[in-house]
Amino acid sequence: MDFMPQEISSSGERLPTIRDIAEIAGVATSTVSRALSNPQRVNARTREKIERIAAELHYVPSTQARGLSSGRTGVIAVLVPDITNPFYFDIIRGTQYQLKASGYTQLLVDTEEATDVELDTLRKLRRSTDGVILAASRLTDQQLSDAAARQPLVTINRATADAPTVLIDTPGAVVQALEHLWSFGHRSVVYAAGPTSSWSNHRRWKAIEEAAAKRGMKATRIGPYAPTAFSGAAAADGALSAGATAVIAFNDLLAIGMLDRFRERGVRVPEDVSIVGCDDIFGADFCNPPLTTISSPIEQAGRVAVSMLMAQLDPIRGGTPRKLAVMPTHLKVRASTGPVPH
Amino acid sequence: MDFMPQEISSSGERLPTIRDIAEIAGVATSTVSRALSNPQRVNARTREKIERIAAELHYVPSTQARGLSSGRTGVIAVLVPDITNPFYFDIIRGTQYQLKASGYTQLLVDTEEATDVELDTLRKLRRSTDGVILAASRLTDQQLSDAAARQPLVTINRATADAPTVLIDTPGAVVQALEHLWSFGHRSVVYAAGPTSSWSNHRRWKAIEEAAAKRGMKATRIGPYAPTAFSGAAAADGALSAGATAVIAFNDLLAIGMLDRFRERGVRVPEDVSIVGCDDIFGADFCNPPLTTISSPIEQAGRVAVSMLMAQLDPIRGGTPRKLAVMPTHLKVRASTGPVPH
DNA sequence: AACTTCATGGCAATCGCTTGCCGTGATGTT
DNA sequence: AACATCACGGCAAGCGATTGCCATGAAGTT
Repeated sequence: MDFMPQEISSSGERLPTIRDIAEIAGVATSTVSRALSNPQRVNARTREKIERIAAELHYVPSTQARGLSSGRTGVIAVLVPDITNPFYFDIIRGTQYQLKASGYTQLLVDTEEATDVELDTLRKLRRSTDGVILAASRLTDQQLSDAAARQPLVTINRATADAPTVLIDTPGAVVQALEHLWSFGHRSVVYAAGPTSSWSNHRRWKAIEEAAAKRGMKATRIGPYAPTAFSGAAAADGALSAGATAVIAFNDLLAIGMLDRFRERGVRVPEDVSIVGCDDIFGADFCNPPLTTISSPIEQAGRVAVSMLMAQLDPIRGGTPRKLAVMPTHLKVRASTGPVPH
Repeated sequence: MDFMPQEISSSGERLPTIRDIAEIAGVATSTVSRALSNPQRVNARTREKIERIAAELHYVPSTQARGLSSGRTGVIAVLVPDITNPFYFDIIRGTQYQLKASGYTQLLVDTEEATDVELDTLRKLRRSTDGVILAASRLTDQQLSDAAARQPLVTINRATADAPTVLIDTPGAVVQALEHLWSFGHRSVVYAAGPTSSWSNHRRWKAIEEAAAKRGMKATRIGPYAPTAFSGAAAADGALSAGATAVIAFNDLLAIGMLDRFRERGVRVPEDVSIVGCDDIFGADFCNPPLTTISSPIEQAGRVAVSMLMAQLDPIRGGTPRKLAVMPTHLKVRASTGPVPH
């Protein structure tokens, strides 16, 4: 950033500091500091006096100065691959909520689905944040464990040995999805895959493959597709040319895009083809037809991630930090799945 | 926040400072500081040397220290009434994008549709941010102008004399919406109102009232309703008991909720009743039926707000700050509107 | 040749707060 | 009555940068 004049436009008079308070109260700044951030350390009468003066002056501590001297910043960064994706909105909502409750501030960063942006961001944030929540990280195991060694970290949907993780057990509900499809007479299923670098994508496919094998169903994979509604068109066409009767999509966004494309091509859902999504994002309930999907407590995952991070930051109050939290999922049956054709 | 040990869990060795760089380079810290943040101020050779060392050390400047001494923080706060609402997601996306491009960091805050939270946040952020973007503020004119006097501020969808504003011209497209309905034979329209404290809500209703009067249509208002899909049920029932043939909803969220309720009650859209939404949020295109709505360049509004704030922060580079930007809107006709019944 | 100008880099104060260390007087213990 | 303990506050040294001011020597001017 370039040079800017010190006094920027509108700022009025100088903001009060602990020094102003100290002067008025006739005490040292250290006493003010303690009264405000370590109350039991000073006499009740003194403290009350200081608090009163602080309130009168509308004193607000400088997070910068506080951070500089204490080493803590009160800021937690939340890194998501794509702020555009409603799935992450729910994560963000959860973290925002819980961070606020814990007295922290949320710094939101979009890593653009790019490993290097993620790495770079992580490095830059080392100084200015107390910890990081990494949703659907695209890092390798090695990069991830390096990062975890350097700063308090919690991952979401990306297991690793070196950092606490919140996992949304979408694979766990895959069995339900296959049973659901089986009961409708489907004997084969096509998986419309997400990004190759996505850990969740691999997990979901493996779960489908495995569960299908057990059930004696045939599982095919098509893709990869970008996890966007826009890519749904390609996925729908791919499913069609694969002769699919039932499709499980990497996520709801993709599934919703497929719905659109199928309608465009005159393919009826669920009469001609059944679709199952993943995540149960905003919109999955009111699209047309409403999407059968693997419902995840996304927002809760965000909240849990924060509490795990808090435990890591303050082991005394937080208790023994958990290394892993698994969020249960279940199949939410709506109208995009039905009997196999014929 | 309570006491925490200085060395928090994982942090490894001490991070390098300009002092480390200065020592290695054999120069004063001031030179390092200049080389890094005011390059033309030092000799090219010295600068290159310093830059090389900084890179080798993986030096990252402390935003805290920088902020403390320079008065700038590099942080812009974005305040939205409800992080849950997809409308604001688009705003956030726009600001995030543009802030990143300008080298700023975005601090996201949910003010919970509450005036006092908004005021309080504004006060607390005065020190720790360089400026604020206030989306759909619930403040009074007086409060707003006070705030604008104390810190650089840009509002979105909330005009005021004292701060630059980005307006989404939804009222401007109301005429189009009414003409559209008129052409379908509708002679009266019901407005399902949003929160009373919302400035946009008033604007939209006034625009409808006025345009309807000009057209010779009857306009009725019902509500207020919370701007959520959940409230759509109440709004739908309200519209029904008002005998509406055409409804304009305060926003798409409400409209989508209404769609749901109408289906539940066996009321067909658009055969029995037509619905027009506002904002064209994520989901408006794929709900059932797809929603006719007043389409707004929401994300762009976020971006423009940022650039107006940048101009305010740095009048030299930014040129004369604009006081007002109006984003054009238009009616997007989809399937939720049709001919009047009978 | 004398003088001005300018590019360059160092010195040191400062931003606002935290915290280790110490002094003082009050309270408790035996 | 002598001594250990403790609550409370002050002192002052940082935290890591930025920046006004000054010194120096080289280049340019007349």
